[in-house]
Amino acid sequence: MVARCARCDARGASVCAEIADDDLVHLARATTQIIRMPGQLLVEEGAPAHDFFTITSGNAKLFKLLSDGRRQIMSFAGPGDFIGLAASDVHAASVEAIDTITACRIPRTRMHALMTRFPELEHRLLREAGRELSRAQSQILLLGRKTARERVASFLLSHVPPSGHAMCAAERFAALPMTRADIADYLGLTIETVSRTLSQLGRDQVIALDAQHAVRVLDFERLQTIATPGS
Amino acid sequence: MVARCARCDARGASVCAEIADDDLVHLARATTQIIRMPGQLLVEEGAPAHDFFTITSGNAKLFKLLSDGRRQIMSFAGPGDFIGLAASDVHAASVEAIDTITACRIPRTRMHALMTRFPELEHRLLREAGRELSRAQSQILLLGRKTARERVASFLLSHVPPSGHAMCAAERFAALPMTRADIADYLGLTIETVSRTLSQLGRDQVIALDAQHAVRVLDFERLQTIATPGS
DNA sequence: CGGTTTCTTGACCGTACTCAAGTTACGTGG
DNA sequence: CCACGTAACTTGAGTACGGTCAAGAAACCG
Repeated sequence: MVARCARCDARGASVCAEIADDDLVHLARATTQIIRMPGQLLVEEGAPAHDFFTITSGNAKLFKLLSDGRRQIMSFAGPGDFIGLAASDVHAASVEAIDTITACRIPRTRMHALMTRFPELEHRLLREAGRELSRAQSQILLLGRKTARERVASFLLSHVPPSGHAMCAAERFAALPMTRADIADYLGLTIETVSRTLSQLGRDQVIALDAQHAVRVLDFERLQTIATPGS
Repeated sequence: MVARCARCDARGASVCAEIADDDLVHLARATTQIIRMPGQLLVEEGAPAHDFFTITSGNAKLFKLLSDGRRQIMSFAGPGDFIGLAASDVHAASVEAIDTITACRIPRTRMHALMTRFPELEHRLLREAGRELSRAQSQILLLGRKTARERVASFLLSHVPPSGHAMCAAERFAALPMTRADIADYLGLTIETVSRTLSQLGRDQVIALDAQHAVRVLDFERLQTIATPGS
């Protein structure tokens, strides 16, 4: 059973990294593995927050709905991401599988026990929460004050993998596994505006639209200037 | 010195409530009191996050700026509110005094030590972070997907103190200590739109504008319907 | 009481949304 | 491997919601 955690690909990138190899048995005993197919829910907004989750493979989206169908995506989550911090007693957002995902479920009570036993785990969770909060505030700035063009540019930048050599800035790629609808619902725009804005950035030679889900950044600095106007 | 924490008005509402009376000396030793006049900064966005703060009196606003002057207010903070969670190594937002505020500063390292000694404190902080995150996600939904009218209604609702008797719903008051400019920057709107929307809600008999900073809710249920359309 | 700041209201404008048509990509079965 | 059907994306035309600019009223303060 320990082996499950020991050879988990996501462990290094996840909060589980705080548990030493020798203690993995405690982690493995507290968790159960679950699978969700594309479109299935992992968590439903408003449901009692009994469990935390760690995504071990695949990608998911966190979102909230208004009852007339308007949707706002809070964030995208991938391997190693911890889910369930945004809750007091009920989950603040729904979580839906984009592709097939595997995740580890851990009851809050078990997590609490683990944190008592391994204080480093709780420290890590607190740091994680701080980073999440910081990210959320950037998104609040984006949604409240940025134009469509600035939003799309910001989004592209956040999806360009950090390059080892900052100097060879010329060509970078951004993989966009999600659909235009997901991007729109993440940026508080419509599908049409996202599409138009990407096309415009293409015409301006800032990016190249190699394929629907693959963008090549031609002018990284200009993209930064567009994303964060002025500075 | 202990007395400072012992008779702190904000203690009951703050994370400090997790420290038992007998242990207050450890808390008092780690903290220093500071004062900020209206308009002064308590925290500057991007500055190294050396300290946490707890507001003991007065009100403050957390915000981020774009370099061309556009401002987005993240939240308002009052007595008992904990400041500094939204940071990894640097503060994610600036904090500015609205009226005169007093606050307790506690270095991160001292806080860390306290958490190790009083695990309940860390649990509380984690819960606090979860609630903050949940609030941030509601704001993301508001900014990304709600209309001006829905935003203003949501804002008013969140500023109506929870009534003891839910049934006597008829008349409730909302105090709005902040300016229209602050409301606008919080809701991702302009001053003019906030003003117009409040006037409109007044004409619709949903609220009554008693004074510039005092709103009386005439029709609570309708305000809820406007704030969360459909449901 | 005068000066300043805050707020309200009006007229006009522009960005992003809506509606609609057409195109491209993709999966399935023939 | 291609034909077909569906889903995803792009593009265009027209619209509307909220922003901008401007003037005037109300509140605040020394």
